[in-house]
Amino acid sequence: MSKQKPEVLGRAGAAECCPTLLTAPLDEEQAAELAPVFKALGDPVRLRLLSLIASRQGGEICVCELTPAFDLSQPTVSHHLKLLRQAGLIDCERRGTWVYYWLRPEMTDRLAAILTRPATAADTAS
Amino acid sequence: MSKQKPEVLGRAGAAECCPTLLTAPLDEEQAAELAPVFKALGDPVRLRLLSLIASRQGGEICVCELTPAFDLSQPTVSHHLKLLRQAGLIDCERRGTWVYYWLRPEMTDRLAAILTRPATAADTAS
DNA sequence: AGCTTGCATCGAGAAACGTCTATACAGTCC
DNA sequence: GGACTGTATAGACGTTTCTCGATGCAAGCT
Repeated sequence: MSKQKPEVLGRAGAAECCPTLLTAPLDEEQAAELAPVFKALGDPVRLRLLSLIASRQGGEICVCELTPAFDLSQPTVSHHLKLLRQAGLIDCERRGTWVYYWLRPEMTDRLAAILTRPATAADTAS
Repeated sequence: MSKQKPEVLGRAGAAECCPTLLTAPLDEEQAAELAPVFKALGDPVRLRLLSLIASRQGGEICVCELTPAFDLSQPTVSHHLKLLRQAGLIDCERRGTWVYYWLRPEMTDRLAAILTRPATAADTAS
């Protein structure tokens, strides 16, 4: 008799499908899907890029603002942006001469949910 | 009594000290410190390992249970465990013949906090 | 002591990654 | 149209990563 919980996916709404890394073993498929996203975050340059993009809560930031923020060549920054985009963490749009990037919060929300464990396990119990 | 105490530094509290990737630009030092942790998560094998370890809420799991769960050689699994440990995500202890690993929730909590944004951005705005 | 088992470390080879320069493409302005 | 600016792609090269087999070390057993 397993204690069924009605709808414990409280704040972890995004996690409905993927009960969090921390509570149940991840199957191979989920791991294969998730790993590239974490890998995209596994580089200091990309972390800073994402951070620069995301903290623009207004929404978007122009590449022309991002590139000079790093001691790297323009193609290198462009490459990192591409990886972040392929990971589903950001998206972009060309608008005239410039290209603007913005965060895709669905993905960061999902990661956060996956890394969040039922805070107080005692809370859901009883 | 389902009401939480105010000092629930579960996910919100932790986010206060480390302003989260998503609200303020990360400086180089923070990025350099954080990236290796995400990098450690950026591999499907390590994600599954961490998941296997973490879902043992009781606490620990023996390496002898982890190794056969993968289609990999024993040294390879050992290598991945080492990386997870170096990232601060898990810790281990030898007990007689066997070695046991367990999760370090401080680290996953920290990552979750960093990826969690102030839910309602309008809320923090005055 | 010597054997056996569980796990870590070593060294090597193939693949992936981060960075660069050179170049191509998309728009704008004259 | 032609020149110029902003961004992406291509190709190259050194470094890191993932995996393996071989080996080493620690602990228990006979």
